[in-house]
Amino acid sequence: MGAVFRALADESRRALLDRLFERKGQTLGELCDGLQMSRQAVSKHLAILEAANLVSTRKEGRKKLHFLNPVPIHEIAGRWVAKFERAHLDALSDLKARLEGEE
Amino acid sequence: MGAVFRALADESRRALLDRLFERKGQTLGELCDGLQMSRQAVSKHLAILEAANLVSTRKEGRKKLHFLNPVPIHEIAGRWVAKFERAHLDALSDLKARLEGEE
DNA sequence: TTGAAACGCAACTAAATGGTTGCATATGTG
DNA sequence: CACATATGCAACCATTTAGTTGCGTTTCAA
Repeated sequence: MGAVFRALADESRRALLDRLFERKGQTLGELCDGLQMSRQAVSKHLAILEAANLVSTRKEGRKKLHFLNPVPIHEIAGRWVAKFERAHLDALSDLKARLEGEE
Repeated sequence: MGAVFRALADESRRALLDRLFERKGQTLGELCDGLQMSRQAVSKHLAILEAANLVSTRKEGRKKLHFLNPVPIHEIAGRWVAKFERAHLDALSDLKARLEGEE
């Protein structure tokens, strides 16, 4: 479990998760595009995310496809947000989103 | 937002959140009890949690009371867990908890 | 089979982090 | 007031971490 939090601690890794949330099944090379870091740096970050089970992978030929796994993130909320608070906070988020014209 | 993830990255700080989740309004001294760290170390951790808005405080005389704020934690889930997945994962968590005899 | 594309492994460096010790400040209490 | 209680601030040290560079391996394609 500690690996999950450590993995989420880095901005670059959170950006990678954002990318995978938007489009699943990307390769290392695709995930590098537009980033400042070297390919090796991105590869290390993905390895950390994979070790934390936040990203799962599948090999296809010489390509390695990456997928976001939402389960560990979902479990974080369950740890410190009381069940009765959950619905309340959801309602607040929805209201906020609607006021901001999102969705 | 980065402060929240950085704050959650440390095991000691997560333990402090656990304590505050169990009993709200504890002082620095109370939060130190039973831990190996020095008081100053705990104080630093609480400052980081407070800066991340994960803990809010209130001064009462020479005492400083600490409270867990669930909002930032709740927002994390919203970032990478799609809305339609939410209900599904909640159901899985509930099932798992019931099978383990919790609650 | 030669070369390019996609990725993995290892050593190194600079910066951030967690923890300690020592001292200072404010607030109650006899 | 004198003293203990509760907390804050600052310097310092050991470890971890993010990033780089360099080289090796596997897969595909002409």
